[in-house]
Amino acid sequence: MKQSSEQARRVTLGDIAQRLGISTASVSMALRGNSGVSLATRQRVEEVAEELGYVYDRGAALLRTGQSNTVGIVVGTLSNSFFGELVSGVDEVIGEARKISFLLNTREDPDRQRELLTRMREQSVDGLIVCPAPGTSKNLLETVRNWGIPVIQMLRSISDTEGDFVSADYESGIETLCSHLVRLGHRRIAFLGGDLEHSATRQRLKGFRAALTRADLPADTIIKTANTSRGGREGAARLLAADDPPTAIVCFNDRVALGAMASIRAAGLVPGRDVAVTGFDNIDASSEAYPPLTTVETHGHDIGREAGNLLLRRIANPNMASERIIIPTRLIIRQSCGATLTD
Amino acid sequence: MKQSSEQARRVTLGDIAQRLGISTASVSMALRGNSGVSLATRQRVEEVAEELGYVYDRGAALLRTGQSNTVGIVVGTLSNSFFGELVSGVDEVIGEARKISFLLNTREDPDRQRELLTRMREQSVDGLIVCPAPGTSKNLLETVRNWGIPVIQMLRSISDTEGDFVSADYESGIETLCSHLVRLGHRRIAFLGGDLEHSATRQRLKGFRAALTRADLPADTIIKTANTSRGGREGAARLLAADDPPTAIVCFNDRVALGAMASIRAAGLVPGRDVAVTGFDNIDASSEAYPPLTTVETHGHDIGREAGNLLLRRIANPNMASERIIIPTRLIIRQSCGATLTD
DNA sequence: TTGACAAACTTAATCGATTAAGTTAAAAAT
DNA sequence: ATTTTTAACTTAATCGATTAAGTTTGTCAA
Repeated sequence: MKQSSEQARRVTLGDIAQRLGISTASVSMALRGNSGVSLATRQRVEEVAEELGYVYDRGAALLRTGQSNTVGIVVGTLSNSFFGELVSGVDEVIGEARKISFLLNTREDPDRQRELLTRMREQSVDGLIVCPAPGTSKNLLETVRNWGIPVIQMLRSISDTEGDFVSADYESGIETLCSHLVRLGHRRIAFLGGDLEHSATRQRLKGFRAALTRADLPADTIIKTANTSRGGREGAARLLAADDPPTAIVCFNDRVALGAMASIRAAGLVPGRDVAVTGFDNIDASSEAYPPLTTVETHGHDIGREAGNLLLRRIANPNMASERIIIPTRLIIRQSCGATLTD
Repeated sequence: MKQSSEQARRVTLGDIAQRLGISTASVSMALRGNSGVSLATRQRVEEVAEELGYVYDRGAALLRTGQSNTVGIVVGTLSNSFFGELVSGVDEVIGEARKISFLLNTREDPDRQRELLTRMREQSVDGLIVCPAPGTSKNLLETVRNWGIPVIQMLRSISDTEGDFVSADYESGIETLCSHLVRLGHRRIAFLGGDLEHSATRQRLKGFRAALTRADLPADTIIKTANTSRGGREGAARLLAADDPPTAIVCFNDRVALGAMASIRAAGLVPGRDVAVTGFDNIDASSEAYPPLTTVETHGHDIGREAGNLLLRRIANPNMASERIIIPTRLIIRQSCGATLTD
């Protein structure tokens, strides 16, 4: 483990081979644990490797084998803590497979996304997990697959039927949530957030409309704002200023909902008592909010793990049929949607 | 841009050269924009490259040049949204320099961290940004530097004096915050969180003690819990159960503070009125909390950018003197620390 | 008209690990 | 005693881009 401080040339398989008077082929096989070398030789190789401070050169191995043992994770936002959950889930299973991850931030820009995917191709990643930016062209993922790179879509899907896909069940999650609001007696229910046009938005709106239509309620109060707390704040203000404001606001996600609650308070009303608010994702902050936020749990960590596992399967077997894994959600009823509040 | 669907051999510089009847050297120079090729040749090379669907092979280039154009970002948690801020800041400047990032999660485990750093060495990254796990041995970063890999420490620092380092000014941030609490009349002030032993914890405790000592107050009520909302909840419960509970709780970060507020409410008290609570970092959720959380803004995105820029400078000039960049913080006074609350 | 010089190329070595296709020697089978 | 088989190696080609060190051609100055 001694580090020579000289800026010496890198130690290679050849150096070990020379020292032991054997061929580089034997050294390579020994270090990789391949059969074809005696135990004695293997041990001597390992000793000398340690002694000389040998470092495996993955660049060289990549050139020869074409296997980089890296994957790319392509997302649109990093600052939402939900993405942290996803990425840490992916990283867990990918790490167990001795691969490491590039993390790429599209900032929801399809042009940037295209550049980044090209870059991933140049890097010869073994596979990609992509949360496609809105406006991603229909055939982009097909193109990437033609490059020979397996792709898993996460959370958002370009086509409703094709390609590997892992997501939460947004549609039924929202539907269950809205039905709950209807049961509580709400008749004017608005949807807030979802300015980005992608499948995860469409799914939620579909669930929203389904539940309200079934209850013979109008499902046309939809305010499209950014999926941020600021978006929630501004959108809620607009809703409250209407002639006939809604009694319940279904928000795109928890961030939006927290913003909406702040806005309701600023208007002198009490969220949960005067206006019901719901979120989506169940990020940490939602249980700590006051009132605690009714929301739908989506298990970001599990989604990440599933996506990682699916990618590993797809890499191992490029020809298997495509899988679409929809992870069930769970309604979490807290006080932001109508429990009586004491203060 | 047509993709041939055959699983054809990869297109190389040699293919372009052959097609044009020139050498691979010329093609390489042409594509890299080097001098030594005529404009006419360059254009023809670009056309043919496009036509054949040439893809730059970074693995091959890496083997030859030793330049991978990648960096590693090593952190201990991904789920805290503050890390998302940091990473997105780093990614911005690293991306501008046409490099991409590996994201590595130590899970605060020094053994895992060592493995990951070895892996980074095998990948020949151009540099590393590390938020060292607690228990990182004194000489680990020195070892990495001996490998010839530039390292920037972010948020936490192994040595108080050596090595490149970018962080927020935790010490003075907490000190200013505590002085504010003293000015509001608080006399029993507790510290909550900070179970991990690293410099960012020490800095905060130092600021805490300095402010309280200056005011002739005891600075010995320190509850070490995990830096999570759960840690905050449990720690606050213990504090409130004491004979002589504190009137103000200074929390390690916003997550802890949000948990503490939930706990205070569960005890039938009102945070901000009955017990003051403060956070640190100013994550989104803290302004939306109720009552909004008094905290210290640490500009995670800027810290990330500074760290990225410092790394780029260090890579460009390995021998420059080490820099320690401490980014000022800003006290943000909201209602969780004693403004009168109406409900 | 000659030589100097630059521009536009080419040749060939190189980076370090992997692996298909041999080779050798010893053990096992007949 | 001869053949077959196996284990333990070695040889040498290969992956694809880069670049130092030439070579050729053409331009310009003296």
